Amino acid sequence: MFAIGEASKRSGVAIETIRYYEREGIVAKPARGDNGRRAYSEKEIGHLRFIKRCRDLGFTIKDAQALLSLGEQQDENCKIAHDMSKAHLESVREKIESLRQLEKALEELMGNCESGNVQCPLLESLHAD
Amino acid sequence: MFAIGEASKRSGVAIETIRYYEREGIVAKPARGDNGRRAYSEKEIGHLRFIKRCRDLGFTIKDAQALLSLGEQQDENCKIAHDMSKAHLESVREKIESLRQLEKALEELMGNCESGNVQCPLLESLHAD
DNA sequence: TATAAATGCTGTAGTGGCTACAGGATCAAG
DNA sequence: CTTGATCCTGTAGCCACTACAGCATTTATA
Repeated sequence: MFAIGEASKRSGVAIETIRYYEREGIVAKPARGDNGRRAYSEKEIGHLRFIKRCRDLGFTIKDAQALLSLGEQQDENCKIAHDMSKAHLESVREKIESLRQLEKALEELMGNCESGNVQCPLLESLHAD
Repeated sequence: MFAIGEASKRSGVAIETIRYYEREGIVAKPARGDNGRRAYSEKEIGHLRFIKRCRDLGFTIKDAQALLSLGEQQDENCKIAHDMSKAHLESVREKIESLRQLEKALEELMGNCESGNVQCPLLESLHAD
């Protein structure tokens, strides 16, 4: 069994975040030692790591929980996980696309902006009717 | 002068958001009619629209306020606005890049996942040590 | 003119996913 | 035996809204 600091190191999840996950019921409450301190099993640390990976991939906490609850086995669950990932991938692609448009808009805004102008075309166009 | 609903329509900022901006001191308090209702001038609506545009471009509220306070004139301010936009553009590009990596990681995760497996490789790799 | 629907008001709480304390208790190392 | 590291609970803050509740007033329709 491991103290919360060790669990944090091994899972990559910050200590405060681990306690937050517990408070919110995102992970199960760990056992407590005689001193009242949290004691984590390998398995529980594995769950934290799992959540961390999902979060790093941009899944919501809710999705991460759902994926975790699918366990590691079974065809059916594999399909569900695949579908969730696919949906998520699509939303990632949408985000990329909208950021690309943002990039383009910013580039255009800045392109007009040559020093030596009395009026700033960038600010002007933000102000336009 | 325009009621808040009209100001919302003309600026594109939701009514609740306009009141929120006022509460937070992001925009100045508008005049009030005899009935106690907010009354917006064209100029105030212009400010709301300005903030809206900045937000749509992904600037923070803080940045939007800074840009707004630069006014429309002067070389120096143009340079400041340009620099802020440049910094913001860089952060947009960073976001795009990290989403691209995410996309790639998700694609790889899903690529391994062929139906017919007893174990789901997607879930398995999320669970891996 | 009576009524119904729209619009406005204030105030408060919730969202997601943390992060950052304060103020204390306990533990491990030298 | 002291120092510093780690742990505990509880609460508040972050960002930028969004969503009510519960009421007052205004505008449109019958």
